[in-house]
Amino acid sequence: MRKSFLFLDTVANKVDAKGRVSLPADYRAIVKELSTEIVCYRSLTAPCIEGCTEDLLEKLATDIENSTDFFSETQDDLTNLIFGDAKRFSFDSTGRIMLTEKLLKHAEITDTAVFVGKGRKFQIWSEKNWEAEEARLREKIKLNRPSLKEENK
Amino acid sequence: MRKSFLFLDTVANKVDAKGRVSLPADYRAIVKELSTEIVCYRSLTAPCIEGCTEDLLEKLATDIENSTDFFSETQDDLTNLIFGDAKRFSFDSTGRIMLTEKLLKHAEITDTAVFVGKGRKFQIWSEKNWEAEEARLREKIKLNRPSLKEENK
DNA sequence: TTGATTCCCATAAAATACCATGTTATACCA
DNA sequence: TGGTATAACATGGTATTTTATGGGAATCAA
Repeated sequence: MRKSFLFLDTVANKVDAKGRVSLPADYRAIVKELSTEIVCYRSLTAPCIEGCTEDLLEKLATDIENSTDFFSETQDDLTNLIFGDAKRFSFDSTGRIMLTEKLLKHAEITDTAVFVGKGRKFQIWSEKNWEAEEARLREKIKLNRPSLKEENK
Repeated sequence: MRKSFLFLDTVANKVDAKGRVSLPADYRAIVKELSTEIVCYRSLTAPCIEGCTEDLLEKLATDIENSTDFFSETQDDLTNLIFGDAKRFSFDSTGRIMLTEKLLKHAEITDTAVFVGKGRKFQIWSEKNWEAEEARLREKIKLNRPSLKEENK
């Protein structure tokens, strides 16, 4: 019986005054299986937080090490942006993590965090921004796949 | 379950009157795991200090030894510069190191040291210089997004 | 001595672990 | 199938630990 390690589904949880949020139970199960912590960083392309398990970053570090030489300028710039921004988060016995001001601000999250599964990674959005993003994505699909048009209003 | 040894996140700590700085707790945990000391040297390309564990320099030395690369002579020179400049730093029971005048001056650090994770290495910047560097990097990414696609998968 | 470096202690603030409760979802049984 | 008991979960509050950082005493070198 093979277990799956994909982050799925969309879940909205409350952020309390201290910045604590419950990681969805499904996500916790995956993280516990692969590691003990998650890593979060500001998305480079959208107003949201991205999260993954640490071994994904490990892999990235190894790839970068092997693909360019020690003195490469590109390697330097990339590693600064990615590893400089990423931070480990461990969850307590009730499954909560404490997001930082920097991350919350980038995602414009105040009182509710929306977790969106993306397979190996997941994203955390504000309710408002996720609503807009989902609409945008569905609109984009409609344009690319005319055959679906009739089904959607 | 294997622990990860990546330097992550960006942390600003104070440099006190005696020149002491706390190494971020996360970094300390990694260093303790791999060794007891860190190694610091002046960056060859930026006004900042670079730091890593000694085994990374070991790896660098080995890579140069085995290199048949056309540019290995240049790399050899660069390596000499690093090894000539590098110095070991151990931290006290409260986790502080004492950086040298030479390093602080090169990085233009006076009262605050900003630690920036780079995966296997980390950097130490002045607040002012890091602010400018981060802005430069994010601007560069905006203009040159394609090269990031692989990292973002 | 003086000046600098290391070690140790003190403290405030921040991060983390733990406990309690209401609610929702799940399992179980008639 | 419907209803109830049970377990899992999100969430609020509190206690404990960790961490950064300041200051002082001890050690050492010039």
